[in-house]
Amino acid sequence: MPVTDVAIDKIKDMIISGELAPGDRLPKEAELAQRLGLSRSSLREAVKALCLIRVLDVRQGDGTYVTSLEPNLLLDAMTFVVDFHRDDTVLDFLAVRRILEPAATALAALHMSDDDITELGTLLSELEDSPTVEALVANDLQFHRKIADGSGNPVLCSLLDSLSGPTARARIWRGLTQEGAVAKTREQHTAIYEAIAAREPELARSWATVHVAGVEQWLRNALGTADDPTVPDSDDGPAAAAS
Amino acid sequence: MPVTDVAIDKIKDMIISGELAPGDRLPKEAELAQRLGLSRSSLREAVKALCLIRVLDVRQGDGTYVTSLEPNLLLDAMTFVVDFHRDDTVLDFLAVRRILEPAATALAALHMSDDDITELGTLLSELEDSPTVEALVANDLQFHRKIADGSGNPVLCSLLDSLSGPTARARIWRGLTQEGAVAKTREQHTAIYEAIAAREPELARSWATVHVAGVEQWLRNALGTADDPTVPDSDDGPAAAAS
DNA sequence: GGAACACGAAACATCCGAGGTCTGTTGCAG
DNA sequence: CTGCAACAGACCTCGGATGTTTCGTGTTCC
Repeated sequence: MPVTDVAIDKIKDMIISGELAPGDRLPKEAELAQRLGLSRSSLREAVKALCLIRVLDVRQGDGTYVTSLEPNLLLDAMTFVVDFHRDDTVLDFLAVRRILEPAATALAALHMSDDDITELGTLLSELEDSPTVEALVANDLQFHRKIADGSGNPVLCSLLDSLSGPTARARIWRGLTQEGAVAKTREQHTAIYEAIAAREPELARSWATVHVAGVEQWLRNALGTADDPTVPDSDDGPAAAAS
Repeated sequence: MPVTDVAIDKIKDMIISGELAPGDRLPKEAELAQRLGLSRSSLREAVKALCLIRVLDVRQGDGTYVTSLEPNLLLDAMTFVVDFHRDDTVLDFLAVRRILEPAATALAALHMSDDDITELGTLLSELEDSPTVEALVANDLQFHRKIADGSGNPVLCSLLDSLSGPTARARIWRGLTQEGAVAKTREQHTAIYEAIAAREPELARSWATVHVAGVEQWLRNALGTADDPTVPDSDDGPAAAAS
């Protein structure tokens, strides 16, 4: 096994064993390299890899630190991974989301604070009457994020966040091609919000299921009938359009 | 932004755009480095990082290749991430698993082939009457893996695989401390198997829920009552003990 | 006395070039 | 045709030199 991989494992072990706690600073490059018995170049490769998955955080001129290691940070790295699956396996990701989203919505109906529910309602009303597709999708992402956050389970929240990325493109495409999708999305969001506000977990769960299943069903048909199942490129997404 | 991070994005884009297809070989280090406008050292850091999340695969003496990029490979990298959450957030991971596992089991009851169901039964009968805790957990992992695989959704399967890792330790601890856990696990596995064999998705789902919820409930109590909620160290795990 | 500024040490960022090791291939001998 | 050995290509590792950024300190000015 390459020395770099050994170093990755060693550092990983140092963290898991508690020798390095979240927020701790690592020894300087030269020192750590000597201690692990490899060159600085190789050590830097290991550090860079652990950096990509948000385990370490290097600050030039300061030092290298262990991140907070909170679930949202680490699972956030999964977004990077999910990015590689845009077209072919979108349906599989969506199917998983269809399992998690209703469960999260039901949990939110139980655990969300009254203040957060109020904010959720504000989010809905902030959307103008005839929004652009991009604005709608951006609002949609925020809406579902707040619900996932309200589930009280950070792991579930981060996971849903990661899964939402790839489906966002699908939604944009849908909004552009399917008549009435905007209005329907709006109705369903309102229904979900009202179910949560009424503290009705089962009703909330059902609406969430309907909501996600709608996207899934539409996408399944679109991919099944289209000759080219590739989602059209629109690299400057919602953020750019909204500004 | 550091040049290494830029390189990571560039390579990522090359793959997403289709310029580099799964299985393709990258240009040699020196060539790619010049093309991306950085030194070989920095490029190697980028490659190493992409290697950790299973996007690239370097073979000494041969070259650097793009992996198959299949969901199981990429999500497998999440296991690495999950490893950092052994103690404090196990319950959150388990809660997510409690959502996914029943759904996967129900899907398996619908989609699993007859042959696979037969193999599932064989797996159960292979376990001796009074297995060691380690053997039981190993068998348990295989059992659930086969069911997840039978759901027909590779993303779901890989996700469950990643989530099972951290709970395995909890199960071992449980097996060691809770009387009757071994027999109960066995009964529940048999029930799940029979429900799948009978093609009863709802029954299978319920049994799976009961199964996971049992572990969750026990762990919740254990963590709640114990002064020190840390799972005891037993670094030489099932694999070492089984050999 | 307090705040803004300037300086210097510390640490990471980047690059370069040399030697080592492994792998796949090629060519020769049996 | 098969098996072995030598070769070339590609990655692995190292160590040092130089540039950049940040933080802490001491000084100066208000």
